[in-house]
Amino acid sequence: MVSKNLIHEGSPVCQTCAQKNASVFCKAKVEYLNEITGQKVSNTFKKGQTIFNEGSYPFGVFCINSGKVKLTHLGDDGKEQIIRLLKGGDIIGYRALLSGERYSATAVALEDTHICFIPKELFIYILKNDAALTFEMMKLLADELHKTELKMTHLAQKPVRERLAEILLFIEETYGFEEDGVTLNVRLSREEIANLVGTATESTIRLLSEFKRDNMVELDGKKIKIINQKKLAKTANLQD
Amino acid sequence: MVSKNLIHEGSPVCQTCAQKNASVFCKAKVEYLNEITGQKVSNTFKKGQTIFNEGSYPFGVFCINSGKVKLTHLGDDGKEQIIRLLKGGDIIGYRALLSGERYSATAVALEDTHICFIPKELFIYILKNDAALTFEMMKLLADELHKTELKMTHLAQKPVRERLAEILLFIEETYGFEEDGVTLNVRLSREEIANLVGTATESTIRLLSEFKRDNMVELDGKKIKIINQKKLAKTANLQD
DNA sequence: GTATAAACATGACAAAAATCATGGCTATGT
DNA sequence: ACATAGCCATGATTTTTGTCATGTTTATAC
Repeated sequence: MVSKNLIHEGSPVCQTCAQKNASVFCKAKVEYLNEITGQKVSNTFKKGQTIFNEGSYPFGVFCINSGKVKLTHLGDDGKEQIIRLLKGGDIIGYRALLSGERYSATAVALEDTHICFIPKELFIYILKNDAALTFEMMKLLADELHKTELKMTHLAQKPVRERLAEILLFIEETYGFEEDGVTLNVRLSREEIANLVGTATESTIRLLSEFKRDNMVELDGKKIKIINQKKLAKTANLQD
Repeated sequence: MVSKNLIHEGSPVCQTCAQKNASVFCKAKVEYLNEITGQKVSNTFKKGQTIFNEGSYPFGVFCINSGKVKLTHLGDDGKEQIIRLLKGGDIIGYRALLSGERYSATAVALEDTHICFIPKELFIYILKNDAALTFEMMKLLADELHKTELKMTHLAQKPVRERLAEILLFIEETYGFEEDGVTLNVRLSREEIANLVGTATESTIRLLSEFKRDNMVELDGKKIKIINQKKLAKTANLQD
């Protein structure tokens, strides 16, 4: 017997999707949700697998059902810059689709991830007919733009130490903690953290050690525990 | 006798606006254009005047008729970061309006600038009724997001020298040249250039002197001439 | 025109961060 | 269990960049 609650068996149904309330996408009218359920393709990506590649053409939009994804740019000298971290309920690949360009970023699964693919034609069709959803998409883009502008300013003005502290808090905000309430609920390599912060891997390692020495974090391999969030926030020197 | 071609006398008419083809805004349906023409308020901002301030509430959207505007963030330590440069045909203030937040940036006129103000209610009303315009807005946001993500990556990965060269080319792309075909068509202080590049003013001054020594630019007060664009592009080390 | 402030320029120095080098640790596959 | 590669860690060093100080030039206001 196949339970419809086991979302990983077969293709999830949008109307009963666990992410329904988290996703812009699933604020579409019921009729369109049905259409999406019918046409979408569900897929599993193993940790490390690429969902789409910078430079290739978008054929649709991806809606993350469960799992974690990083969106990265390849810098001119080949260094990776992580521009977004995503989770269940988030959609990816819409930016390029809307601009009518090739992907400007690469999406890679940070852990085993279930993703639904909605074909371009359907996506555009729904947008053209569902004003409320289009409005939500616009808001999403506006929010994303705002966040990116803030990151830009911080990259330009804040020292690496502050940026690292900020990124740790950002990871917490995005993925939260494990059951223990202190361990960040994601495994990132030091290099990946560096690529979020925009610095050299060694600098990240060194600063993490300092943060540990100053009792702000605890380190256990890729596990990072936030044990003094207040101090970390102060280190980040955030005003907003 | 008042000529309707003298756009600075009274309020310009959208349908005959010189920027009609440059602006997303003016791709709206004719009926809405008429509505905008009726309800908008036209204004002149002198060089240095603030159009709106970070932290205050948006009551509408601004459409630049002529002139130049900088959009800036105030960093946590009070340093200004220029996040966008705008010109005739561009609209500003839409980001906060769509997100339903206060302005996250300050807009200041870089020279005498004519701007039309479209009230929030009208703007939203039109968006809700003109799917094509909403789609254009979405595209605009998507493009802006892309540009900002690129800037972010470059800030994170490129040395100041490359970023300055890139910014000079960006200014050229945005505002073009004067009649002589080499002088950048905008007057920016060294500090403003530094705030675009994301570096200290002194570094900008020093590097500009180097660029001059290396025959890439000529400097005459705030006038900057690009005399070797190719070399400048090479210095910028651009791949995209 | 002259005073005054602002912007520009440059040198000296300090701080921050990247790079290079080396060694140990830890996963992964056989 | 063991080899191997990749990741983590740390020290030494260099490079880059920012800061401070000081003088000059250029606008701006009276």
